[in-house]
Amino acid sequence: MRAAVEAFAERGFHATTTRDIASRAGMSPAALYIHYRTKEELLYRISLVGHERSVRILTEAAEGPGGPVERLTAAVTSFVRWHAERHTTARVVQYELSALAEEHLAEISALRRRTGEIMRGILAEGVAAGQFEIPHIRSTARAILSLCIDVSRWFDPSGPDGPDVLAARYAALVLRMAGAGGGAEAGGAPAGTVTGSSG
Amino acid sequence: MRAAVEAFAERGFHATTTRDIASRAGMSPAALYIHYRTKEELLYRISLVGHERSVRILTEAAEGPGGPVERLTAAVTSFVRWHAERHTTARVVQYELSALAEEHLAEISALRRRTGEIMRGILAEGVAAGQFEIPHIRSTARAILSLCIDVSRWFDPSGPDGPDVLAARYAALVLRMAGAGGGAEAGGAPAGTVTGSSG
DNA sequence: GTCTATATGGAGATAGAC
DNA sequence: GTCTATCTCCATATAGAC
Repeated sequence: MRAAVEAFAERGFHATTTRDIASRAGMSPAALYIHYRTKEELLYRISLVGHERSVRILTEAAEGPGGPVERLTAAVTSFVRWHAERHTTARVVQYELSALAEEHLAEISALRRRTGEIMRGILAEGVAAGQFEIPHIRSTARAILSLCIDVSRWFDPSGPDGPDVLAARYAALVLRMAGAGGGAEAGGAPAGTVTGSSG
Repeated sequence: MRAAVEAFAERGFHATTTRDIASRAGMSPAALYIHYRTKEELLYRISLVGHERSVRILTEAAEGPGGPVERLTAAVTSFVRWHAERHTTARVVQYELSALAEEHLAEISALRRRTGEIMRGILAEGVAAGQFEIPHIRSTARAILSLCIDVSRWFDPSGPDGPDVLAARYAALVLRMAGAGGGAEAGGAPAGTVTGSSG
C-alpha cells in the first residue's frame, strides 16, 4: 500500500503499472493480487483511509476546546499540516477520485460531504457567537477547504517553509477570511494575532 | 484539440485513449497524427495556450487602472472566472503537468513562475501604498493563486453559483487575506465592500 | 504467500491506398 | 488530409508449481 501511494503520487493512478508497485514493494506483480483484487481496490483503500483521516482531523478540531476562533485555527492548522507532511498520500487521496469505481466513489463522496458540513458548522458557530463576520458561509467554507486541500498539489518538502510554518500562516489567512479579530484590531494587527484564550 | 481537452478533463491524460479523442473529433485514430505527432504534444499545446492565457489575464489586471485594491480585485475576478467558465480546460492545464515531457514541462514551469511574480507584484504594490497589510507576501501570493486554481477542480456548472458570483465572492475573500479595507471598517463591513474609487 | 510463466486485451503509433 | 488495416508493445490479471 505504501508502494502504491508513492507510485500513484508520482505518476498518477493510470500511469502507474502494477509492475511498478510490485517492484517498489519488492514483490512480483502476481503477489499484489493476493492482497488486493484489482489495482482500483488498492486506490480505494488508500482513498478511504485518507478520507476517514480527514474527517477525524476536522471533527476533533470542531469539537475541541475553546471557542470558534480556536476551533477554526485548530482545524486549519491540522488539516494543512496533514496535507503538507503527507502530501504524497494526500495528493492521491484528493486528486485521483475519478479513477475510483462508481460504488467506491459514492462511499468516498459521502465522507467528502461530511468535511464540508464540519467546516460550515465551525463557521456558523462563530457567526452565531458574533466572532466571525461571513457574508456567505457555504462559499467561505468551500474556499477554506479548497485552500487546505490544494496544499498537497504544490507543497515541496525541499521548499523554504515546513508544514508547521505553513500551517500557522494559513490559519492566520483563514481567520481573516472569516472576518475574525473583532472590530478593534483590524488592518493594523499582525495576521497571526488571535483573540481569545484557551488551547 | 477541443476533443482532447474534453477527454483529458473527464478521464485524465493517461486514461484517455487516442481512439477516444479521435471519435469525439469525428476522425479516425490515424487522422490525429496528421496534426499532432504524439498524444503528449496535444497535451503540451493545450497546456501552453492555457498558461499563456493565465499570464495574460494576470498581467492585464496588474497593469490595469486603479490602485492595488482594484488591481487585486481585477486579477482574482478574472482569474477565478476563467477557472470556473473554462473549468474543463483549466483542469487539464492545471492538473496534468506531470504527463508533460521534460522539455515541455520546463517551458510551462517558466510561465507558472511568472504568474507567481505577477501576484507578488500586486501585493507588494499594495503594501508599499499602505493599502494592504500582509505579514508574508510570498505565502499569501501562493495561497491566493492556489485558491483560484483549485476552483477548476471542484467547480460544477450545475451548482448554485455561476462564475460571476463566485468570482465576486472570491475577490472579497482575497481582499481580506490581503488585509485591505483600511483600519476603519473592520469586522462590521460586508466583505464585498471595497475602499478606493476608480475603475 | 510467493514465484515464473502467460493469457488476453488494448494501447500508441505507422503503412499505404485514395 | 483522411481512411482502413495493422504493427508492436505492454498493460492487468490469472494459472499452477512450490
